Amino acid sequence: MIALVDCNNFFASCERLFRPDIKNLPVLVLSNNDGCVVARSNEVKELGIPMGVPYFKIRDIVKRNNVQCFSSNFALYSNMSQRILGVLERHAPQIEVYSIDEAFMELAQLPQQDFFKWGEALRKEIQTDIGMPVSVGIAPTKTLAKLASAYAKKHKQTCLINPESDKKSYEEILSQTPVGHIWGVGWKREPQFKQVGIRNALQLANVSEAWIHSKMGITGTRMLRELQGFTAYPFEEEKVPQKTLMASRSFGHTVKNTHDLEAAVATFASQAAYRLRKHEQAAALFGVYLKYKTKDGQIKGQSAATRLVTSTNNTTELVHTALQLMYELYDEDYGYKKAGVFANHLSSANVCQVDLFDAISPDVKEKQKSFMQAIDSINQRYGSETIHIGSIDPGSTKWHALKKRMSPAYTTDWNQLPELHSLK
DNA sequence: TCTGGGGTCCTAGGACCC
DNA sequence: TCTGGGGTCCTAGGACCC
Repeated sequence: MIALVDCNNFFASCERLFRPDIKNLPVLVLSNNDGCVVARSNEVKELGIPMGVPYFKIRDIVKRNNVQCFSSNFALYSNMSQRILGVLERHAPQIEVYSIDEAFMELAQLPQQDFFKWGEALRKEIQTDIGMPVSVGIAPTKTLAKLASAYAKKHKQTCLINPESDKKSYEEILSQTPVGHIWGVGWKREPQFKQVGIRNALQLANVSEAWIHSKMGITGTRMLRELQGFTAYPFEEEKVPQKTLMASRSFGHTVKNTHDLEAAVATFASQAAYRLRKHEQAAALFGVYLKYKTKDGQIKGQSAATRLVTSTNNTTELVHTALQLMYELYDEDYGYKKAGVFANHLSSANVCQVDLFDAISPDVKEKQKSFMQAIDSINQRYGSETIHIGSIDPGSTKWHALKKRMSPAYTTDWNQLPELHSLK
């Protein structure tokens, strides 16, 4: 059996942790640049504010209902995620982290056989220790565990699905699950299923393998088998290395000159290089993406990429490459709205293919490596921009995203620790 | 005026190999 | 006159996830 532990309204719940005064108020969290809604407390959901809606469209309803809005604060969210993971580790030895707010847990090796009791104990411990509300779903496959956790969220207690031992409740829960809520059915498939009369998960679980294959290919066959209780997506404890990486941001203001655009692109390239080093990976293909508005008002995107002679995660090399590509794309007539870099064909930094004709000798490469390590450890200790590449002018802030409603980094910055005042 | 930022997998078709 | 059968790798686009 596999458990899925899913945090309820994760970002919104994180914002509440250090703000008891907003415990009962509607809370929502906005995407980068305060653009659109990415998390909602239950009260916000009840107000009918949908996921992903642009902020300007809901400004009135926010004001009328005293909705508390926050810019996204990833320092806080990732730290809370780590803390919750710490609690999970005490309850089961094997954990697969699926996203910042969800994890699968393998229960096969657990001595405890009363899974409902186990789930309730875990849920209460996370609530007590961290203050985070979570839902626990337990089932023989990941797809069913996802379904169970959604049901658990609705009914506020751990949900167990097992088609073998309790067919009745399996059918009951699946019949109450709208087809669009199944893991793997998105905006495109949902209307297609509804058109042929499939409205809930139970109906989908009873179609033939040939039929689903004709509609969705191998992905559909897997989904069907998972719904029926047969594993198609096995539990994966070991972290598989990433295959691609991206660092991009929408700008707070339109950027026209190369100075600001350079600062932005160099920042993204540095971030990408740092993330590569952190995962001990190197990129063989590196590219730049720019989004802009033309003179006649059209929004367009352009990208350029280049194959690197030798895979690398060196900041100076990647920034240099990125700026070259940026200048290839740059047009002074455009107003730039967003930029980003991407790294593809990633491989382990330790087993990199070397190039016979590479101009940089192995001992210079070694020196560059220690140089990067030195920078990383200084930046880790004193803040991420303590040492940065020259093209990043810290005074160039025009491109910085708008974050007007950011909460403090309560748990990751000494200067932003919450203060307690005695009422004496 | 104002709409995020990451990822994964699958499929089809082209180019190429023996 | 008749023209096979088996592969790989790459890319773009679609669909999905959080």
